[in-house]
Amino acid sequence: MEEKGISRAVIKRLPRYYRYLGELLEDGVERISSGELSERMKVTASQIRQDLNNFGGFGQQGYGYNVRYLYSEIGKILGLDRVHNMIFVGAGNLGQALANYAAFERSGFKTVGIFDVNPVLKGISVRGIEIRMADELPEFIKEHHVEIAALTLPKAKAVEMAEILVDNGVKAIWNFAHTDLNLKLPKDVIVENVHLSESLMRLSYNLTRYEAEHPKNN
Amino acid sequence: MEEKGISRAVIKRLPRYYRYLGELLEDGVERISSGELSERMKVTASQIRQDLNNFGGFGQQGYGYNVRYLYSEIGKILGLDRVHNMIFVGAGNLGQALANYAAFERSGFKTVGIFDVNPVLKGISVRGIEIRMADELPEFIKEHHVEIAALTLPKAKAVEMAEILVDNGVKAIWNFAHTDLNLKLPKDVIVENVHLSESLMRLSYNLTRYEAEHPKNN
DNA sequence: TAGATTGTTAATCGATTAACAATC
DNA sequence: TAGATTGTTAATCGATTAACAATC
Repeated sequence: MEEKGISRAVIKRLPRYYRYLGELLEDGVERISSGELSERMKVTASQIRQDLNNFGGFGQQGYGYNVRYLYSEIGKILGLDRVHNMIFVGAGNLGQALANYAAFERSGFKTVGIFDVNPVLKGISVRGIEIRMADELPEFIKEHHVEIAALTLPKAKAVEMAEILVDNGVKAIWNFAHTDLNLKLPKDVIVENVHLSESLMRLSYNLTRYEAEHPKNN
Repeated sequence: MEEKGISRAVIKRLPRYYRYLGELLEDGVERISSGELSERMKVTASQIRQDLNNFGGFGQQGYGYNVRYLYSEIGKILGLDRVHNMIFVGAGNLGQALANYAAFERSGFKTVGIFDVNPVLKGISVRGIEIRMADELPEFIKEHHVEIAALTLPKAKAVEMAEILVDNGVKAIWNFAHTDLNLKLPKDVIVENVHLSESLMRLSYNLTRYEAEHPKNN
């Protein structure tokens, strides 16, 4: 288990490396040094080398990093080299919008189902996938080997739903509800919280500071 | 300028304090000590006291913190004590979904307009706000004192649009496009990146590590 | 007053950056 | 080989935690 105890800070940066490497690949760039990459990404070259060396030596002295190889290796580390079956639980605006967003599919996150409790939504088709009722979840999860559930529903229902999902075999929850699900589920359930409203509040904080420092005349 | 140089780590935690205090308020809790709050939030009491003291002494020795007062003070720090006019640029699935999501409104983020470049969408109404064409942006921003623009469009158009927005007076961008807008705009433009696909990749990383450590027989 | 709990200083821990020997 | 750039160790910086005097 070489990849043991990688710090959260490093993991948070990995997808960003992956994105930049993907763009370089598209641009036909074959190799890149930590120095060049550091300039593009506005991080230190030292940090890039430290981060990558948590997972092994992907570079070559005097040469740098092969873009295609590094991209592929980081993809493997992130688990993007295989397909993950995903469902959306909560087919309101956000759930439908995300289910409609085909780009996740390209990274291997395959939407196999969409669920809600509201009978009005039953049968409505989102990107060819019809909305099912929540009582079908237990059977569906097992049958379709669902690993990931995106929770796009109000917080009042979130914990209850999450427990059903986990009990039936879902391993990871992508949580959009305004609650810290990780504190309310068994520790071995993987929870990634999104919390859009908190993101908007941080923006608001910075905006408020900025306006305090740059007072307007009108 | 007492609130100078607060660390990013502290600012990131503020909205979470705000959320927990809001829940306590709903539950009718009048006062809370850093110790009790630390237990609920699973952070150290020391961190709570350190964080809050960046902004001033909100507590009282021997008593703790008054929930209503602290909630209100953190709200002010986050700039939630006034209304921010916001527009959505990009009226695809995500843009429409977020514009439809009324909860931001309650925190003072008022959606005053929705824009797109696709004429097919023109005039479609989202929560009573009709979608306008992007060429109306300059006039609209000035007329409606738009402070915040949510960018919910493909990255190919993001920088170009962002520049138009900023040139016409938008102060902050809530960026959902897969690009680091902060690196491509003047430094004084406030950019909050969301990057949902990176969030999903972090989930995938943790899922992959978990499965490597818990091999299945089937 | 005595007990509780803050505000704040000091100690520890972890993450970032710098430096450089190893090596392609 | 000489030059370039990594991998990695050591130094620095910042953030978190512990401790406790101040005070309600």
